[in-house]
Amino acid sequence: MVRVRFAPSPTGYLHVGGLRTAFYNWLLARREGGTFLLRIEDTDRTRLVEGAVEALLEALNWAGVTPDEGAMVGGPLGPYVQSERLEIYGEMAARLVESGHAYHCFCTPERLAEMREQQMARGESAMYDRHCRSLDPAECKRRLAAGEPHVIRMKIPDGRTLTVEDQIRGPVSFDSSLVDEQVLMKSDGFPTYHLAAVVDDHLMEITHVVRGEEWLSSTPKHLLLYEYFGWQPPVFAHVPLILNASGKKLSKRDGDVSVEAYREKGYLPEGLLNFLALLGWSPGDEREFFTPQELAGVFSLERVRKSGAVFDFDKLLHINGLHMRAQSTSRLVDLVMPFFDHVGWPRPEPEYLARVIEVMGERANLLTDYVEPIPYFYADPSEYEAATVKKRWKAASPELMEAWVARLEALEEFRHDALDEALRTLAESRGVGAGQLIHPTRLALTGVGNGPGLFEMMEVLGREVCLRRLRAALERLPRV
RNA sequence: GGCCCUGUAGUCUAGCGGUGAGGACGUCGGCCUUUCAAGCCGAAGAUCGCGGGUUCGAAUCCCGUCGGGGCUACCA
Repeated sequence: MVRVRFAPSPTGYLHVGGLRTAFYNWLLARREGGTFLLRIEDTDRTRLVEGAVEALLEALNWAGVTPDEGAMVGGPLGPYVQSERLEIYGEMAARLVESGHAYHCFCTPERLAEMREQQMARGESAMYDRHCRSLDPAECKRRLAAGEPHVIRMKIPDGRTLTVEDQIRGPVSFDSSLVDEQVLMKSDGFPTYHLAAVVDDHLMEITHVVRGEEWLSSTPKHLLLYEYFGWQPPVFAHVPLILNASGKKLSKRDGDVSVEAYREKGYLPEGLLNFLALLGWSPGDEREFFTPQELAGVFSLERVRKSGAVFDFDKLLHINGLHMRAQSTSRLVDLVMPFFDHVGWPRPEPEYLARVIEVMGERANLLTDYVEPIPYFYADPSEYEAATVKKRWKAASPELMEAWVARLEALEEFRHDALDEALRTLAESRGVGAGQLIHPTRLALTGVGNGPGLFEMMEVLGREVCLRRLRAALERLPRV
């Protein structure tokens, strides 16, 4: 039984890299019929952000990467929020002290800082000097009883080689004498990541730990902790980092990194997920379009790459467009509707929006492409693009448009095929190309020079709107 | 600095001793069309980081070297 987890710290939003990690875990659970669990790692109370857990879950739900068990959804091995598990960590830490694998440390931050400074000055790497490791037990007891601030540190044996059997990278070895004697319990009674994650992964019966590469170097500590507790460690897999354009770990400063930002820009969850999955993983053949369900069938850790991948916004947009074109009109209507609220435009009737979406055809890569870029479907144009006026509104245009208006008034059926025929007939009778009518009409109706097929668009707008806009343009556009 | 990971076109990648180094995004042409997209066709773009070796033959194996990244907290 596969049990995997996503264990973010609630810093306020879900990072796209976090979503990819969560997704890889989710895919593994789906593929194996296992369980995907969400655990909140909020052991740093200096970084608490109000509402962060809700935002995290909201983003996960939007993406469809929903936990089967965990924070907010519950389950048999909770609580799943670390700040609610303090007693457990306290007991576990005490256990390690008792068994001689950890010790109390009373060193002050000042002493630690000074020690580090000296080590650096000597060109050594900064590591705890084990000062309190050999403290007299009686003295330790006395200082504890006196309520002196302290932490609990783990002991690291000398001269051992600790090897992580990473599913993606193969065996990775570390020399134990280079591993620092990490703090396990902070002086405020909260555990550090290392203790909490190991304890929880064991207690929550996690079988595979799939996390970002930034954790690879602390894995030897985790391995040691499993050993001290006498527990079986899970399988580890460290996925490569997502990089910015300059090759560094993608962060806030590089633009949009929150899942919420992509949602607001009009990306589809399956588009984002498809793109993210391909960032570091490939199926081995040349397919690139996948729904989340399809990915669950083919994803494997063995095919995850080892090196970091640069986040390519252009490719994300392209893949999202692929998914846009795979959606039904009715689903698009539901998904697009909220975006009218975002820009403060009144919502159109669902039937009308459906027709707009159909007329737009393959022209949208984002949900928002059905809103902001095509205001003319929802309101008369307030101005006319200067370059297009210059290019398409010729000296003969007003007179041609007047004839066209007259023809439209008389047209029995305001349908695209009839409109098409009427326009071409008129053009022919005037001895001009159809473009002489088409382009000025588009300009008059939309204020811009491009867009969906003119006749289909006119049918959607309807006779009344078309005539009104044509007449307005005749008044507002130049007559030479 | 130390430890660890990593290195195929601008970007994402396939490759796993014998290929014209394949695909995708982007770029540039063409077709289609009333425009813009989409689609289709085509082009440019990679001394497979570099240097040695092993081999009849190396992107693929070995050694070295350089570059990039991560970690190095009472943060995760």
